[in-house]
Amino acid sequence: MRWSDMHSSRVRHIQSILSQSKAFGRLRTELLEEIAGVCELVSLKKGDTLFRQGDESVGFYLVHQGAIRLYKLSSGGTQQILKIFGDRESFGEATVVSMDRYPANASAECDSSLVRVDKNGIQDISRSNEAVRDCLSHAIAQHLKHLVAHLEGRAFLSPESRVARWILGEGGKYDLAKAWSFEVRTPKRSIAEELDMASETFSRKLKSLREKGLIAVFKKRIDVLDSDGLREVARKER
Amino acid sequence: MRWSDMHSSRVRHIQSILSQSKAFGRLRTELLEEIAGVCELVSLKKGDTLFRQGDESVGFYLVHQGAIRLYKLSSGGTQQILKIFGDRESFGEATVVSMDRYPANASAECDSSLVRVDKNGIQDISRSNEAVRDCLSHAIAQHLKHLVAHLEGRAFLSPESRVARWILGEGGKYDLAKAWSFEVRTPKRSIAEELDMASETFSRKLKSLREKGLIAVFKKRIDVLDSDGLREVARKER
DNA sequence: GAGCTTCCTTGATGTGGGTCATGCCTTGCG
DNA sequence: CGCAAGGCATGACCCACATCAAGGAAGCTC
Repeated sequence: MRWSDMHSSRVRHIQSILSQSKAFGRLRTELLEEIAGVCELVSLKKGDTLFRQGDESVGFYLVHQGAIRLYKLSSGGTQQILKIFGDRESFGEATVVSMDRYPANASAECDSSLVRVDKNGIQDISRSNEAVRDCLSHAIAQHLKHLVAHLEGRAFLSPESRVARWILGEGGKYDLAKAWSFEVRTPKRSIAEELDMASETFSRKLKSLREKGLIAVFKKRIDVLDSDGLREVARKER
Repeated sequence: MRWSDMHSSRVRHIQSILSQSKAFGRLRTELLEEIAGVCELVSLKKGDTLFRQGDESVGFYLVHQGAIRLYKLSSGGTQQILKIFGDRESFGEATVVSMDRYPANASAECDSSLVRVDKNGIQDISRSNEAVRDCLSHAIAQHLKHLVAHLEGRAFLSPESRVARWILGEGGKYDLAKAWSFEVRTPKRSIAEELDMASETFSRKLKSLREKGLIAVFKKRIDVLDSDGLREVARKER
């Protein structure tokens, strides 16, 4: 296989990933191809660090498959999760548009494959192309909105509501049904972390939901018995 | 006085306000004049609402004099302050660049005068001018950073550290000196809210800093006596 | 200047959830 | 099979902060 073939197949592959992206999927094919030209594929093993807060930006990232945890670390070592990005989501756009350093840490929750969009490359493209700029701006605005919502959740909702919300979100796909069940794949302690409470508290809140007859828990399986009641709890403020 | 005179004096006035802005002050004079052409002056009495979450965006705002509270309201009525913007700061840029609705409420902490930069007007200007776009992007990125820092502060720092940080930030301009003083213009209760604690707690933390000899408080004036000691406290985690 | 209102401070009290400690159950390994 | 290690649940405790309540200082109006 000649180099140009390899090259073009690589570009085509990246282009197809880009085309599925939530933020950039709607761009014209030629544009996607142009962007694909300034991209690289990145593979991470579970636990690998993609970048650290303070690192100089080399571009932004698009999750192809996997999950990336974006989080801040205090000097004492405690971490605060900003968001876990899943398939087709992108992050770090703000660093190509105005910051020069990543403001948080990013690491892989599980084996993941990403596309890195080169900072200088995308800057050049966006300079001359309004549609690309709009996509970047829109993505950044989404991140702003998410952060506000995150803050809101912490401020307004009790731990129990947050747990209820998490359960509802976890089965969002089946939300037609009044009852369903699912299994958690990660250690419960990391779910607790994500919900910003001690793992003991998470345990106790599950218990209290159990005692209210809203859910049943058996090991890693959670059965939702009364999704309406759960929604009720999820609404409750602090 | 002819209309054109009035007009040009108004534009000159707005232009001079723009030129003092943190985000846009560095733009070339001709650009500022062009932007001033799509601006309006807005005066608010203390407590007046500028916009509500969900309102359609008519542009972004620059604080000339005063203070504007940006906050979310829960269905139960409790509010979560995102930030209080003071002189020379601007907010709402994201709504001209990508959102169409304001994501939060804004109201005046005290009598305030603002400049409204018209949404369509600035969009037209920014489309053809990269420097303006850069300013907008930079401003939005600043807001992102602020939100992350806000979240971080809540997660990592004790109330006392947050107060110490606030004091240090409030006098950031004089940070060469070991000691300085400043006056708070807004009610202390709203500062407490911004720092995400009850106003009583804010009082008590000021007291404890006073008792440590780090600051002195007289009415609305706060004297910083030992900025290094204050920095020490600001570092302390939960 | 009397009488409001608003803001701040300080004290008293209560409680949610963090922390520590224990023990069970599972899993893995020799 | 037995032992060690880790994840999870539950109990006991405690403390920082919110909440409630009261008083004082300053500013406003009439």
